[in-house]
Amino acid sequence: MDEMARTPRRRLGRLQSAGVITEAATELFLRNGYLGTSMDEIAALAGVSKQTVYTHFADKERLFTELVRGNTGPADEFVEVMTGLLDASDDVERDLHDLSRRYARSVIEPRVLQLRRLVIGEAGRFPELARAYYERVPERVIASLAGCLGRLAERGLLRLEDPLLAATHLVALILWTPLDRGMFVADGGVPAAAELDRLADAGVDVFLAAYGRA
Amino acid sequence: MDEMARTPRRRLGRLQSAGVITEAATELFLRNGYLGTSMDEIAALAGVSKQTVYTHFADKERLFTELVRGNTGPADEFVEVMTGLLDASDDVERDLHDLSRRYARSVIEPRVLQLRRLVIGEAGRFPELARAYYERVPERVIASLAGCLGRLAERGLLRLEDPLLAATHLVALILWTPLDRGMFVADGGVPAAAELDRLADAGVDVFLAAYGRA
Amino acid sequence: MDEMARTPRRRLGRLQSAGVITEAATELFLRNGYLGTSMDEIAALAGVSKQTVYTHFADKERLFTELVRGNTGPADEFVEVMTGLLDASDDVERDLHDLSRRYARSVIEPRVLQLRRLVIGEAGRFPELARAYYERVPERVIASLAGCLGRLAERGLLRLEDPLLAATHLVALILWTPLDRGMFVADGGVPAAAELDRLADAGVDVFLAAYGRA
Amino acid sequence: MDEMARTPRRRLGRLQSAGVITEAATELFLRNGYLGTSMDEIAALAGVSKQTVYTHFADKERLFTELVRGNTGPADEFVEVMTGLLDASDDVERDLHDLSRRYARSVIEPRVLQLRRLVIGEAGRFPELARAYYERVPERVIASLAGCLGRLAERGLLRLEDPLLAATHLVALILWTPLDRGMFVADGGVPAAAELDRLADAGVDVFLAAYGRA
DNA sequence: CATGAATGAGAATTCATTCAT
DNA sequence: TATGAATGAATTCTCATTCAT
Repeated sequence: MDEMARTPRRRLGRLQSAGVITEAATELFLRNGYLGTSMDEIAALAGVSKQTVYTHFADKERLFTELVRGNTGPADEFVEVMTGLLDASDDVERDLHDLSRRYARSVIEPRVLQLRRLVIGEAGRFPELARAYYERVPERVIASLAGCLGRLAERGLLRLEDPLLAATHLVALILWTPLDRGMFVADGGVPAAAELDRLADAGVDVFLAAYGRA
Repeated sequence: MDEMARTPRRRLGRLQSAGVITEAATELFLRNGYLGTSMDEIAALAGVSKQTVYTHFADKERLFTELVRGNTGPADEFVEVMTGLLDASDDVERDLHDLSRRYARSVIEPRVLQLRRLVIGEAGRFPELARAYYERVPERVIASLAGCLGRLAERGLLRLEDPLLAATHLVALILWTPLDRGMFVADGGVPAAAELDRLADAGVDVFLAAYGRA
Repeated sequence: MDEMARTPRRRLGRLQSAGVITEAATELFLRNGYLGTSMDEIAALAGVSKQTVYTHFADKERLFTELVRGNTGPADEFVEVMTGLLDASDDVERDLHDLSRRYARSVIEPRVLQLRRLVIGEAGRFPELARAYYERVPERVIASLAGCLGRLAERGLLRLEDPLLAATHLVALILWTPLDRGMFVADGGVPAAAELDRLADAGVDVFLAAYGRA
Repeated sequence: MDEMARTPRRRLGRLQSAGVITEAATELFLRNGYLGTSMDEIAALAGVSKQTVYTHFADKERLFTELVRGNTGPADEFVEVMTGLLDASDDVERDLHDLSRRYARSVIEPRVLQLRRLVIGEAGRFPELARAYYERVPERVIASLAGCLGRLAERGLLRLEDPLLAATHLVALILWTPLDRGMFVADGGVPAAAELDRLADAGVDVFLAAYGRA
């Protein structure tokens, strides 16, 4: 970081600035929040002048919201993985365990947790942004999962009436502990992978007890 | 007009000032966050001079942390209610449903959600405070619930090996939906009581499917 | 939309740019003053890049002064009209009334008033420009008028010793009210033509009472 | 000015700050205009911190308008002098000459001219302020003068039908030259007193030729 | 000639905090 | 204890101008 800030402010290729600024701003917003981050700091970390920041982003709000909106990629990826895995499944128990472990791991990524904390913390200041994030990330994953579960039920591999409710339950059972800790214990470091797996497995077991074929 | 504005709250008793300041600061911090709230605003809303605020609270950080730490009351109350109810229970199914509905309601209280958002949002700036809140509120409720569930299991009313895990699952199943929405959709208004009950009931049903006696 | 916005004025001939910029700058300077107008705004309103503005005008000061100096045309025109009318006059009373009405009308033109306000307001920052404007517009009109009045006196149609003083008096009597209002009441709209005529006539009457032949 | 600025920033008596700030702001606004004056400069010249300026004046606009509105004193004084002189007059010619000379002198005061230039220059940005100034200063003097002239006419000492028009004519005849020059030639220095008297006298002569008893 | 991206200095305003009464 | 006035540092954002293409 110091290195970047120290980079002598020489002209970058014209289109590179936007990328550098985005990176710097993302890092700082995630670490210090919206109000805790100044445009000066962003410019300094990006190694550009303040005005260059304003050339690319009309104002701080715009920079912030564009940034948050541009960071929902991981959810998209996970939805694809999930759909591919479950829709082709012929061993639900095995694949739900597999998926759950992956899901837990992807959600406790520091960046993901930081972003979640950031959006929640700024929900009062940016209500629409928070709502958009909610719809585009957690709600969307659950909706997709509900689709998968519904199709599994149609194939007789699960027993459930309300797929959305079932999906919510599965997510809740898997994520509650690491996510709740991740929200409050910022510097907690990543929980051990083994512990994470154990929690995911236990969650899936409960889910199957309620929704499994048997 | 100036006179009128000055009339109320002129020279409060020494101890009353603290209360007025606390109220004002709580409201503003909950609404606008730590950095989004200025000592000027707090003093103005409290109707005292800025220096009076500093007389009672050494600085802004201290004011903030004292305030957050002093707002964990509802959790204490709920723990008592829960223990009273479950430890004396002879109809686990009925009482878990009852308790769950109450729990869901108590957690979606606007003030509780705002405080949670606030602490999460400031977890980077006040890591110890966030950890303290986490331990004193959600973790503590789950620990107490685990105790209750363990005792019920000893009485043969539930079937479980890891009470803490079971307690976590119950809480997750009950709260996930309203809490997640409550974090992101700040101005969403309170969900309908009926919907909340339905979700709590469904959660308990899943819990019982996994941990119930039968 | 972007395309459409870009379509017009793409690559103007070299000489056309200068005109577009001049128009834009004039409008903005007149409306918002020297410091209140930014080179960005000028470029934007002209539909050219900022650098193109700098290609045509070395800097903001130069642009401003060239612009003001280029806007003294109406005075030139009026001097011609005046000379033509008075030097050929054989009915001084009639022609002075006629001339005065025209003069009043030409001076209360919004653009003329705006320019006058602009130059006066920037007289501190651009003293030479203000002095040049003064000499080239009001002083010059009065000097020309003095010449006309002097020739009328030589022909025995007026009675006066100091033509410059007399010219000043005539102008003062005609213009004082609309010009003073015009300076301060920027958005006052144009006064009714009838009222303007009445004032001009009254001024000429006083002038003739003092300087008329009889 | 340098001396003032250099004064070590030590606490002044509490109520003195406002005065110092007002003085500094007046000087700078008069010299450099509204946009040409920064709050930093004002604070520096006043020898106080920038925030102290904001403690006394909510923002730059407020500071500016309060200042302009508080500078109409000279007009008030002159109205009194005028009324006292003319209402008690039994030698109109003598007293009008006397008054006119005084009037011309009071208006060509550098501060008065600077303020007039300032208000005119900012009429676009502060239309209400300019209108207020116009009504409170030039319009008011003319209205008062009209009253005086009307009373003189009632006493048979003048011959006029429209006192407001006559007052306007008198003012125009007296002030036109010095005021017009004063508007454009900022650094022109004060015209010689003798020249000023000559102009005032000549103006009164024309006025009397039109409105005198004879 | 015209452009888009970049710059450094400086604008108004607000902040947490302290001092004298 | 409570106050009003004061502070210095920091905030977001804008300006006139220049450089590389």
